[in-house]
Amino acid sequence: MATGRTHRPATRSRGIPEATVARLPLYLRALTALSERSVPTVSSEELAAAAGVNSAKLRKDFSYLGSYGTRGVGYDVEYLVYQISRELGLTQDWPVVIVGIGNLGAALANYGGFASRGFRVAALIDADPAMAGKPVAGIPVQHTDELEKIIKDNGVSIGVIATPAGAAQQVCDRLVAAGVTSILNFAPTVLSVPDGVDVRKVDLSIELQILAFHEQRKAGEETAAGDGARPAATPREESADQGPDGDVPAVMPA
Amino acid sequence: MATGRTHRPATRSRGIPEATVARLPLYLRALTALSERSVPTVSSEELAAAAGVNSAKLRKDFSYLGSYGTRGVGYDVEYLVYQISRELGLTQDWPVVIVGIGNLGAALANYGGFASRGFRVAALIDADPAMAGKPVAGIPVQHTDELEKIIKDNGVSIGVIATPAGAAQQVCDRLVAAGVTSILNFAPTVLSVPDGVDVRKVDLSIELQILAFHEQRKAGEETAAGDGARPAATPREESADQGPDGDVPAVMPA
DNA sequence: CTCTGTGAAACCCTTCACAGCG
DNA sequence: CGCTGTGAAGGGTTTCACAGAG
Repeated sequence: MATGRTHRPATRSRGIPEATVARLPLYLRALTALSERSVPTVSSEELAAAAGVNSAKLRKDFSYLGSYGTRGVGYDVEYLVYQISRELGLTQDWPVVIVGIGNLGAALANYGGFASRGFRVAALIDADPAMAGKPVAGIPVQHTDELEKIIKDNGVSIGVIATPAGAAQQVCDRLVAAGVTSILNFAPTVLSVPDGVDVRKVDLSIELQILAFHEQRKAGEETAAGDGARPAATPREESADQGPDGDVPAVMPA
Repeated sequence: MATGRTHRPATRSRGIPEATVARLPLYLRALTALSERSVPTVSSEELAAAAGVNSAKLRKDFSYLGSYGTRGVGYDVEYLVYQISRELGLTQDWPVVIVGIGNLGAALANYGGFASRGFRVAALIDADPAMAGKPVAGIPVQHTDELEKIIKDNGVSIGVIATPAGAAQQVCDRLVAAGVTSILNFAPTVLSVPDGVDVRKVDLSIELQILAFHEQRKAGEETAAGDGARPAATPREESADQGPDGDVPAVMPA
């Protein structure tokens, strides 16, 4: 499903749009911050600003989850945190393995936001025998030979690939064969996976290239249009809507 | 879109859709691989498969760039590599600074794909005085105090933020004030920036949460529907199209 | 006859604007 | 009266399907 689609009414009656799913983590983060400051309720306007989207979008998104707000008041922070967590499946624990413990893999292993909120690094795996046994972020690295056993013993369904591009597809195949059905790929390659397996990719150089495209445009415009002072004298910034958000889903049905 | 918008016809007459821009780097990577294997031409079908999209989409994307193919034959690999590079602004060199040299920042500094293809790490910046002078990936780390000077001396317009969440907005403000107009944000926060500044974010925990959402669905469906064989009896799934692609742009105009 | 380039249809997502609950 | 929830309108993106260049 990834895409779900109109096939059968998909799971139950709620077909949450992918674009909405991609924003739920953003709302959750903003709500968690409010929760920590003991703020009891928020309006769609305030929460939207904190999450970097506009309020209409936020209300529409929440409408897919149900009617969790109170008209004239706003949303109960704690209640929403719970509802969104549940919707995202974060009320359960997801064991994750990271394959490829180079610079990036190690950084990921050390990343705090990882462990928090539902995810637990079950194992670190690397092909280099010299790495075996060495602890990274307090977890001993295991050799690739153990991959299948680790996946099965820990019931891992989510794998993170941080290997060089050349090894990614092979690692991916082994992960999938061992039972992993969701993969977060940091290697700069297109992975092919069977139906039913979701892949999301994070690609640094692609992001930079997209920025370069826009940067180039700006440079071109300067010459063409105005100029003079700073291009952007503007700062108005309406604040709100912004954010990098943008990502539309990407999980593909494979 | 993000940028541009209908304001003025935007730059020139070609308004390349954001979704297309986001895929150009993918095509470029696939083409580069073909180029290295000295493949002279490719059909839309082959190239699409290599990039993980479907051929109709690829042809439509290329149609925004112009008519670079030959009917009955396909596309000339070298020529396309050049055209896409130019369109993305990769024929020029983009100096980039990375701020926050922790685990992640160091991993980014060491990332090869970074240096290649148009980007050059002009400086590494960190707030920790103890880091100053220490070389990371062969580049000595400089203290945050130097930030403005570094940006100006090197003509940097693209900045990468890899600091803890708490420091990100402040670093962002300084980068922007110093002249940076494109930011790639790895810190888990929503940044606010003035008009004219593009921000893209890469957020690990968000990606994982999206995967968890789908993972949860799969688990639920198993119980509910069919079972037996493969859960997905469904999908039309035509194979091809795949890939993580998905990303819709995200650069917002601030 | 093959494979590109592209109108047109179909979809999905966002934005608008307001009915109506509290 | 404020703020949510939501039909309806408006864009943008993807897919279809085919005209037509080579």
